[in-house]
Amino acid sequence: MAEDLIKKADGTNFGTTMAGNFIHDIIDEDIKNQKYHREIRTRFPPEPNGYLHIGHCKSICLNAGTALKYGGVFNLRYDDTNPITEDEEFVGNIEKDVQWLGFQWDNLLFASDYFDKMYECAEKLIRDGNAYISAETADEIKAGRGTLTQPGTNSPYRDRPWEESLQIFHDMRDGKYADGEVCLRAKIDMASPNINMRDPVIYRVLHASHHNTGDKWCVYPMYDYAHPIEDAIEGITHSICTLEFEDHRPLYNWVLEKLEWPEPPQQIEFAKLGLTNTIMSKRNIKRLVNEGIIESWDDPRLCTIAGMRRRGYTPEALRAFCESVGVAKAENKVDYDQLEYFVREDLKNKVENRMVVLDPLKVVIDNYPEGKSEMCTLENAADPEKGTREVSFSRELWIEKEDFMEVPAKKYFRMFPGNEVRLKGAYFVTCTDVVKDAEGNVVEIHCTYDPDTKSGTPGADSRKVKGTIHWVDAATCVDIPVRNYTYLALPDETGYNHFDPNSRQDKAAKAEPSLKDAKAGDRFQFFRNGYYITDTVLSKEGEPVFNQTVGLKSSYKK
RNA sequence: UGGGGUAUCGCCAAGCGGUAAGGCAACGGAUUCUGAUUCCGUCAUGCGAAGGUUCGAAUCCUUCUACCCUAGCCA
Repeated sequence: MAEDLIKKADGTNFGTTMAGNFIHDIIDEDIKNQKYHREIRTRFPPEPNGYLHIGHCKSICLNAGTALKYGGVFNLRYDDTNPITEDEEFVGNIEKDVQWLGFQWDNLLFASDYFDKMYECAEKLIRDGNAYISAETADEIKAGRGTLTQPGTNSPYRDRPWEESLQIFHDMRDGKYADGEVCLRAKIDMASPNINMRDPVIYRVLHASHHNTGDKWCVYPMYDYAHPIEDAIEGITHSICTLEFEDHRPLYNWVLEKLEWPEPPQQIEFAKLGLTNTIMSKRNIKRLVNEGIIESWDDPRLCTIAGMRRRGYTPEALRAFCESVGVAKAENKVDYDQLEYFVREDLKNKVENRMVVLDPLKVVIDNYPEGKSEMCTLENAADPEKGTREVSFSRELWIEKEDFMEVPAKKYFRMFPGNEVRLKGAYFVTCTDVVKDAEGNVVEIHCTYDPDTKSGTPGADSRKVKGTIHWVDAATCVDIPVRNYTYLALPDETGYNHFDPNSRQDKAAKAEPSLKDAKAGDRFQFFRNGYYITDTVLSKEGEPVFNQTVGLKSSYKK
């Protein structure tokens, strides 16, 4: 790995120390036994048929982190053996996401660049009597495969002379057959209890143009056959994949054994990441996009890398999260809270604070002179070293609706009639009166302030007050558009997950003037009761829209 | 139903025959110009179940049970 990345790895998370990494135990053992006469090599092999998500992030951390830990090599390889599902659009975005996450590959590769080699290997298999051309239909192959409990039956083409198979294989490549007319099958064992070993199809005829090889090929290798060869060509030592490929491992090994590949790579499986309250599978994300439920793959509610980037999550936070969840073989569903914790943890001292009133309620300070205005000093972040800023204060303000209760609940210590509270960075203020509309809703609050209690002045703390609330000066504040997303995703009647249609609400919030100049990608923490992750300025059309954090909870308990 | 996996606190997850790490969540308490942050503290006589071996078992043996994957010319 690159020198600078190793330096960066010092002190930050790059997947080198994932909890309970049993894979590293295997590698340690292999190194001890000198199993490989080359350095440790891993790869991340996405199929370019969608965007990367947090689950891929775990895999990248694992693979890249492993290479980093052992001073080995990490390849980014597109597993592009199926031209009909893949698209150029995804290729560039995958690279962008991997880099954004902070990883650098040693080699950027395409499985499709190995098509010639794969074809030659198939010829060898045929010549050695380990593969044959079948002219069965897909249905016939399916029928002959047997079931979970019943063995399959041999294909009528199983014992055809290898010369004949080879000739047809060449004719396949030369376009003399239509899709599905013939295929190449590995000759293994139709009675194997492992269905993957019942003469799997390893090459198919497919007249489709490929994003990389164009129209050069009309035969394409199947995953089970192609993948071990891809790994072997690159000298991968440890081919790390997810649990559902466990049953394919015997086939993976069979291919390399029949090809007589020296020091073949080994496949190791781990459990993919499960996360609560979100849609993770490509299939379902695709469905959300196709059905117009969300606008695109970078929708901030999604756990795609692009979506989370837009949401304001940082690479550091995502890496730290992935390290924290560990690597194991048990099915898992990690609490979304755990992800948010690492985001908060990373962001809390990185971003500046701003006062924003999301749900405004007017406050008039009756004993504050009309027309007067003064400046108050506030810190920019939890860390005072980050500097201060000035905000204006005057007779009329906005506060958060939930920071006032006409009839206070037990243990409520924000504003209510007769109660004195601190306005963050400004004065002590006491509610004296409430104005209601015809329906009895509180629409305005009247207060008096104590001129001797201004923050930062002597005596400002002469008496204690239990509540401090945020506010914004009505005279100078700006309206900002806020989009409130929640990550709520519940199973619907059909068994799919979907986003709650009510989960997105736009509102005009009142903010400090400084937020008027916010740009897309800027991150802030909004002063607020309860706790928060952070709030990001989203933008697609150049017009800033503030993202109200999901998972926002009020710590106030009744 | 065959084969392959997995079962340790609400959620992740260490542990690999010597008497249950850690993180998230939760709950106490201290500090606090936001009920956040920070800081202290609590949180499995128990490791899917039942037997057995052993001075000693989450770890070894036996038998169960539950869940996941698997019958694409997808990856």
